[in-house]
Amino acid sequence: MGRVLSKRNEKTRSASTAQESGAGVTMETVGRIAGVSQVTVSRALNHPDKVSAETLRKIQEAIRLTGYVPNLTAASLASRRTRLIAALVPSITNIVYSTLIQRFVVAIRAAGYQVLLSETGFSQDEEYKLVSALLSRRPDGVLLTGVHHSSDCRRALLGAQVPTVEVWDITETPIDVCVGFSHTDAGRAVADFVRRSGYMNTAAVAAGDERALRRMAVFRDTLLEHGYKTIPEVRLAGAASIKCGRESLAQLINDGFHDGVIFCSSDLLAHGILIEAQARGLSVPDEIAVIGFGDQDFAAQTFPALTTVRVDREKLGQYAADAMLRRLSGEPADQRQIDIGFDIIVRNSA
Amino acid sequence: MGRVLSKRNEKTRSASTAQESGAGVTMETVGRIAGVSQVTVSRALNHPDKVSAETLRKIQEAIRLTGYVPNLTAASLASRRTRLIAALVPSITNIVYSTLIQRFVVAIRAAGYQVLLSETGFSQDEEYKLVSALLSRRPDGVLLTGVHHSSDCRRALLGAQVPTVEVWDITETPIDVCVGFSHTDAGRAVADFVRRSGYMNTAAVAAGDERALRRMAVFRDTLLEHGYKTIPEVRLAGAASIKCGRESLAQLINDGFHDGVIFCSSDLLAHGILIEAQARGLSVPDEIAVIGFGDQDFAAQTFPALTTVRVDREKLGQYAADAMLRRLSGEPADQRQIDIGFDIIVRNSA
DNA sequence: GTGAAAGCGCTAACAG
DNA sequence: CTGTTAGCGCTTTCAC
Repeated sequence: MGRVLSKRNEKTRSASTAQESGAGVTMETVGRIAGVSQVTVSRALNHPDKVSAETLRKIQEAIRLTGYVPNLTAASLASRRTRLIAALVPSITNIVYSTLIQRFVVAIRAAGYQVLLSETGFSQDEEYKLVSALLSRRPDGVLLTGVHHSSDCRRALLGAQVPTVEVWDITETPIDVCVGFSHTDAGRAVADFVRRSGYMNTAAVAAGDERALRRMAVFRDTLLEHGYKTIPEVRLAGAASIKCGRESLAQLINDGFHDGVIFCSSDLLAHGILIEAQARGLSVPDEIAVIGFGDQDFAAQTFPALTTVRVDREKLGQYAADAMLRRLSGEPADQRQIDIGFDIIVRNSA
Repeated sequence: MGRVLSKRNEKTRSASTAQESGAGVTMETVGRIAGVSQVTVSRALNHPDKVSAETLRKIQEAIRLTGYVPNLTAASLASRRTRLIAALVPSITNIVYSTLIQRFVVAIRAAGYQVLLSETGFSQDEEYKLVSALLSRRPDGVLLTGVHHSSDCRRALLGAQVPTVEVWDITETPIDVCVGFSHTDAGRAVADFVRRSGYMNTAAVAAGDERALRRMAVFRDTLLEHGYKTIPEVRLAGAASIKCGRESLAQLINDGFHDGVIFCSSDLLAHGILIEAQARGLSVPDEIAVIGFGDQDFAAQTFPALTTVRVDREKLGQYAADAMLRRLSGEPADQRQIDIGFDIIVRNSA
């Protein structure tokens, strides 16, 4: 088994002879110690079944001895697969997105991929910048939030020919595949619930993401169609919070709103309204009724418990991962639109 | 400017002639179109000041034309710098960690690095597995939560000789640098506050992370030293939540606790206790007083507003990023321990 | 089952 | 200012 070492090997040899610990150890080093070539080490790691048991043992021993850590950067370059999935969410501090991501990551990691997570801050501009930057890492797939992106962003993704999954919303024209639910349907469903429940006064509070505004618009239009009079709206810039919720109720009351139901774009906002109502000694749902959105963990725990719209975020994460994995394994995107629906959960706040 | 194309170039040429859009375009392609060599394209991108204005223009034009996207995988391999920072947090859905990360990421990105975020689920084992996997990506730096890690984990990090910053806690013996505050001091400070406020009955509720338990233990021991009798404790497995908080109060009351103050390991738990007290018609802070931990956004918004321990998570994230950047730029870790302290914020719940 | 050769796309000296 | 040369550490044929 005469081994011919190239100049490169020579260099590696002297370096590793000097210090054989962790950093600087390559497959070459491991191979030399195990008495095999570098390629065989690569095989032992990637296709252990194609290496004899004895060789495998020697290699594992050498790896242990040297503290060898594979270099995925080199592997990625050579194989043209990074095993990296880029994921973009509007905000990582918003639990609504992070639970989805959590589920997504678990499923994706199980398949041997790592997730490169970034937040767009609800900005399409920022989203595009991130996509550009991330594509430089040559991710094997991209996860996007929502179906509204800048045309530059769409073009970049299409040009990169990278499997792309859009979550949280559905559209007839996804970049690749989308998994979500219809925000239009959701707004209408809440309006119908409000009508059936016999509320005559209604108001809406929405934090400024596009999907929330769409729900609110449909909610309003549906009620107007059914003869409701003006429906006061509060639109919040930035992220939703309990504080915003409290302030919104204060504002609505100030504007003369009373004895009605308020549809919020998130449970957090609804919770804030509940707290403000409590602070003002208003009884819920008799004087002020509240409907949230999302059915977060705490929704069943507030007092009174929150009536809200449940979106199964875990399911969303899982389905998104499934869709991604399907695309990653080369399956064509036959089903380009996956609707996971939503449910109105009636508790005690409305 | 006679250009000699190697076999490799030949191949690239034919490929790109066939389809000049986005994927498959390399610096070689761009260079050929701009009439310069591949290296010059590299320079134009990395050191534009070392390239003539005219050449730069031609290259930019070629980049636009081809939709060239740099390949950072190749750049990383060649330069031995990935511009990737690995960050490990116990949970991404816990806002306490995500706000810190948010700040950290902003500062780190501004310096041209990307963050590879993973969650350990509060498990040292999982942490080690992640560190192993992540080191394969050759991150330029690693951010860890807490200062307690498995010895394997420590060894791997030390062996990889990668700048490491530990946040949320401090110790005399960090892997590299640590940024945080003393949980021991915090537990003692709350105990002192409770004594000074004249509460005679106290209890503690903690979710099961090691730091929370440490705070609770010191809180209890300090009070015992000062003649307090037994202090009921509730230890929760898993993540803290409003639900856990509600259940904890129910359990404490069930065990005979009344007319005293409860120290919680998180604001979420405290909020749950507030809600449960409300549901039971117990007045806060007269019948049940509550102290939280963290001073999250909603702490000032609960009713009554929560007395809690403020930890400046944004500062933590910023300082962690600063420390990381300092190490990244090769500065020695002269100050290995950075204490950002904490404050007790007295509101109305205790 | 194992090895040699040829890159992956880029950066890092070193010339000129 | 620009080009040549030599890798970075690994995977991928293709032989044997």
